[in-house]
Amino acid sequence: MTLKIYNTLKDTKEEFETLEDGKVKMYSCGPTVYDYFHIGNARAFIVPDIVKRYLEYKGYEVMHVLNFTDIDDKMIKRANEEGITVDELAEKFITAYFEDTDALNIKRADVYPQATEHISEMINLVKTLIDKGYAYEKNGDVYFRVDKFDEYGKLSNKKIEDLQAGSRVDVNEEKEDPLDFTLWKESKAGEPEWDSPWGQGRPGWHIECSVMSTKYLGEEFDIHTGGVDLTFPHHENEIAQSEACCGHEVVNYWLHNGYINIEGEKMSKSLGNFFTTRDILDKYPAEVVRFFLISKHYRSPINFSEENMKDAAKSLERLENTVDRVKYLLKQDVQDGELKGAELFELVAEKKEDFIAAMDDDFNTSLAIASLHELAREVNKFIDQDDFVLTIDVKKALEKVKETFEELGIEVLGILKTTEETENDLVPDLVELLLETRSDLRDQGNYEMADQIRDELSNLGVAVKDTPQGAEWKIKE
RNA sequence: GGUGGCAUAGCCAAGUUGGUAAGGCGAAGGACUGCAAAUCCUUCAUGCCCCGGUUCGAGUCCGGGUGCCACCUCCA
Repeated sequence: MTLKIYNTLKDTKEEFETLEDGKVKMYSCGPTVYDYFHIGNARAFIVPDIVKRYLEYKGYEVMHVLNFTDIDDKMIKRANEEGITVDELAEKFITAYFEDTDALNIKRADVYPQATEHISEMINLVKTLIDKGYAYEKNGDVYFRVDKFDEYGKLSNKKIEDLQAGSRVDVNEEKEDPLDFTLWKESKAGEPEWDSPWGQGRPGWHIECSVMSTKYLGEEFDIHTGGVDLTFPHHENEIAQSEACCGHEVVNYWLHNGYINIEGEKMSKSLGNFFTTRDILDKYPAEVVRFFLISKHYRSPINFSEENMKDAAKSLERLENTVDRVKYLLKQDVQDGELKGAELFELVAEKKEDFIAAMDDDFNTSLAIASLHELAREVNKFIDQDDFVLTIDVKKALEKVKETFEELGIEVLGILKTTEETENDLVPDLVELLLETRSDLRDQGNYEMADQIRDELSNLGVAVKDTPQGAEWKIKE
């Protein structure tokens, strides 16, 4: 089984090969920490999370770097509005970033570099670019000479002539060419600023990623992720800077995730359909949000809507119900009988293979989830068969089912809840006691009382359902 | 104008090197149940935007249309 990844640079799916055996180096464009991140950002953070989890599942050791942009126009503007420093603003929203990504069960990266901590390296890179003739200084600003970099446009398939023809780029008298982009920007009064050979100023946006990616991952690394909209100009410029400096390609695989629309429309503040991830987590359980975000292939646009969230919740619930049934059975005593679990073992192996094949095909989470649904249905069917008996052999097979759901659903996709075994046995014991009483009441035909117990338990957060083997219960969300 | 992408059942959505349409939601009927919940069974695309072409065979390739979206400007 080989993993294939769609590489924006080549516009095709390629077999994934790492630079170093068994190790993957990955860089993700992180947030500008001037506000709570929005639901679209959430996808850009979940996509690399899925990539990382799956690579780790396949046995790779993954080194993941995700940056925080903590200095730019938006940062300065917002800090001024709130009457705090840019540093304070950054700190506040970095904390918020971790709260929200933790809620979404996104694994932490290995390094979270911040732009302002790498100013001297950025200055050095700019100097090198000037020395090599790829950049020039003009009145305290430094620009990248796009024309000088022959391969400019190779990531986004743009031709320099086309860009110039349809140019909507700001006219800037200082630039030799309107396409040239800023590497270093002279500061205005009151703005955060750093010393540089070109006077007081601050870095341009693109330069930080060139510096921080190569600093932590080396001059060549495996994967770079980001949203589609970053393809141009951000990543195109990053390539120009890094390659002009190094003289060779830096990134092997460029991954770009698709956009999120809201009720079919582009999310924007002017349309009033702008949602932070925080807003959404207030409204929906985090697992559902995560499930929704990975229920469609990462490169396709995805539409956020009430109805789609409702569907996602139901779809996820179906998987969880099955896992709960299995867990419940695993707690029961084995019974004598002839029923074998071979069929289940076979089933698990088959669906797991499907799952892996799906993920190997450019992280097709949509298909992968479908294989879990198929597994769930077949397992339910097995449990529901007329002559079902929980023999020791069946129990072993169910144990395997549970392990597989945990391996694929929790470890790889991060959508199912982990089994937090109740440390204290008192609650289960009390519930069992009540259910025994209720069972007696039912035998006596006293359904009124029996239903009352069920209702009261439901109010307390305990869902009860009756099965031929007796009443089952679980703690509700 | 340039570049890239998308168009599959009521809705969401997958479709590997072309081989005879996954999965989810929803709906209907049935089974089970005192009721409920969950679950199981059956049904819901002779067809994948339209028109041509290649092929024994195309959702899948080629050509031409139509519609939608994104990017080209800060943006995940």
